[in-house]
Amino acid sequence: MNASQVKRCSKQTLRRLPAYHRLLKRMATTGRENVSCTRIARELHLDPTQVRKDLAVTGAVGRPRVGFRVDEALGAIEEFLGWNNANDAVLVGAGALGAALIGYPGFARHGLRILAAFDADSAKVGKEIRGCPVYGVDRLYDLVDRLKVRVGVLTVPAEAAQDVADQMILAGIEGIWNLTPAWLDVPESIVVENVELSASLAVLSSRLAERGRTPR
Amino acid sequence: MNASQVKRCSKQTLRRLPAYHRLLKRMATTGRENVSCTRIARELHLDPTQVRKDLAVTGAVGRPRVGFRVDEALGAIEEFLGWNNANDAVLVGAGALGAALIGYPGFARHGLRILAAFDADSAKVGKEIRGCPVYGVDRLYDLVDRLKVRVGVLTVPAEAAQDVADQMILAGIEGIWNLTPAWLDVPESIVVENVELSASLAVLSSRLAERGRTPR
DNA sequence: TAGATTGTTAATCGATTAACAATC
DNA sequence: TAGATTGTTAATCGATTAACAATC
Repeated sequence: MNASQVKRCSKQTLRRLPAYHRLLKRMATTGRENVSCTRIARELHLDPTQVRKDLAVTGAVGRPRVGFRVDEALGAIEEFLGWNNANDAVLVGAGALGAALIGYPGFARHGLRILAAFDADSAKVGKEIRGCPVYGVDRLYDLVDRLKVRVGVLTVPAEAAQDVADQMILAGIEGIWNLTPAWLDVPESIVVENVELSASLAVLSSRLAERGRTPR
Repeated sequence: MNASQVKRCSKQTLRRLPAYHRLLKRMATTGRENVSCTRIARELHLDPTQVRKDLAVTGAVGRPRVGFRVDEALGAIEEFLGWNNANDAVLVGAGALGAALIGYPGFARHGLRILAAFDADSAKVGKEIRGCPVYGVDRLYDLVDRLKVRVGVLTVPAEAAQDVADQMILAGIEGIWNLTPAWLDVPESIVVENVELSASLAVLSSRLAERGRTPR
């Protein structure tokens, strides 16, 4: 299975794969060589058939009675998720959230290499955030175009989100990881993935309210 | 409609409601008084019937031919999402991501008031992050119990996540907003909402790979 | 009035779960 | 061998979308 044979798979499957990877990684460190879907499902409170189908999309194959080789499954997931050949990215909005993302080493291992940051605040321009240079937003087009960057991380204030997204697209960005609460209007060819922290928070609040005020 | 009459509704609906709110808020500032689901759907690229059903769960009622009153719909969404009576919360893990969340004023308006932060790093303890005091993790039980805090925000390194979650639950936390990549093992009565940044990133990478390397 | 829009019931679609033969 | 597990096909479930009568 190589990167050009990417199968269409559901967003839900895509969301579970990193969890399998994390679990398998932990199992690998304990020296475990094989693992069944039954076992993975039990650990993560999922349905075994679902795990089996999810792993199937990555191209991993298991053996009856034995299960999957842990290292093979890990490799298949990494390959499928593109963790072996990271996308170069730029980040616009070097505020607190942007800085936190720049500093997170996990992304480099998970398919995202942030080459440069951009900010409208001239006080930040010219500085570095953990080794990552900060440029003025006016340099965005030039750098994205020159470095052939495909991914843009959007961590600006919500009001500026659409405008910056437009500039990213103009410069040649093909995928936007949108961490602002704004819903972006983009051409169909552009891939947008919204993180929506406030939506996630809404789910938590509602589930808590539903649960009610139980005695403690 | 009051907070005790919380209808069961799908996670997907819950995730769309903040987007409606944001759009309606923008419309309200332009002086618009009424809006149809058709219009909302067009703006957000959704199905009109879906918007209608989503709004229905909040208790908002519209009028044929006219649509919904913008202010009424806004109020209904806020009430339904519990944005009018914020949950008190504590945050554990005052690193870069934790600090970014503490500093984000939007959460206070969206049902989450972070009262205190906790960190294992003694260099941070005793300081303040944008007006929010940082305590040692050993003070967690005491403060959560005394202040009757229901929500815990988890922004510690993945390795510490399960341990800190256990401590939160012991102290009386009922809902955990988990921003670590770890999957938490918690009693059934505890509500966990996972943000899963790396899963979101996986979706973006995969969609890009699928899309292929198109000429630019 | 005519027609846009609501609220609701029915049809479709896709994801999850169950069932089961093949296999090591 | 016996039986746990795979891979796959069928059934179920829930969410989305379509259809349509009611209404202002």
